[in-house]
Amino acid sequence: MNQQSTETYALWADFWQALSHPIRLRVLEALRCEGALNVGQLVDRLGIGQGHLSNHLACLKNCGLVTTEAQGRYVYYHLADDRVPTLLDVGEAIFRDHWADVATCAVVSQRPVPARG
Amino acid sequence: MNQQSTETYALWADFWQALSHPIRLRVLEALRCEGALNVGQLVDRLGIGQGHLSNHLACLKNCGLVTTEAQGRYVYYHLADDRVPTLLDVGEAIFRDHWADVATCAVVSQRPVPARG
DNA sequence: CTATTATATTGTAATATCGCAATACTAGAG
DNA sequence: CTCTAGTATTGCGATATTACAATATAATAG
Repeated sequence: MNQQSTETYALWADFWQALSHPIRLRVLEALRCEGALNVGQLVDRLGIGQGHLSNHLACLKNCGLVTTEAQGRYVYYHLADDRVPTLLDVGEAIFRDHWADVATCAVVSQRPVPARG
Repeated sequence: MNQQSTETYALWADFWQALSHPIRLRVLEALRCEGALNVGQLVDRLGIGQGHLSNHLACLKNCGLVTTEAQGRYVYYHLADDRVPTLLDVGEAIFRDHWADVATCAVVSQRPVPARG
């Protein structure tokens, strides 16, 4: 990915954004623990609205982090491949060493910093 | 990270968000290629305003992806450790297999999908 | 066919991020 | 001290994302 086009970096940023939401991370962890779950099962585990979850699932699927398998009326989601847990593990390792600093990160600029604690 | 608190997932999401911006990705790639660069050198390479870049650098630093070393009036940035290039490589590998789908991803819901092409 | 269940999509108000300009802070030279 | 160069922070309009409710689509049973 050395010195790619601005366009490519924009797409790559969109890919990472799939990981940048608590609900999407919880979906990935649930799938990692349980293997495969359909939408209704995920709604139960996460306790959020079905339509809302479905939007997040579409995002994860488009970004190649999960795949789906239709079984009758049910659609089962599972992690796309072994690289996904690897990605989560490496990210978590770095995060664990810096979670206190992340808490103070106004992501890019002026989010009123407290707001979280 | 199995079944952590909602609070923890929110912070973890903020960590991933550090990777979710074209400028921040370009900074990481530049540092990977060149080892260490100060702010002025990064301004030259990226062609963006100094204040704007500085905000992005603060984000990367808070999230543990880069560290800094002050030398006189200059502040040199470099990748935090070897896990960072690993993270970028794994993410890029997945991304490369799905970039066409990512392009159609309205991240979570209704971004007017074209807008990019 | 109709009714029912499972999942996906859309509209939009609330909220968060981005990009830029202006300004403040810090270290060194003289 | 003052001056200058390098870096960090702040304010705010523009834009993008999120959460929720409503609605649409798909598959199966009867």
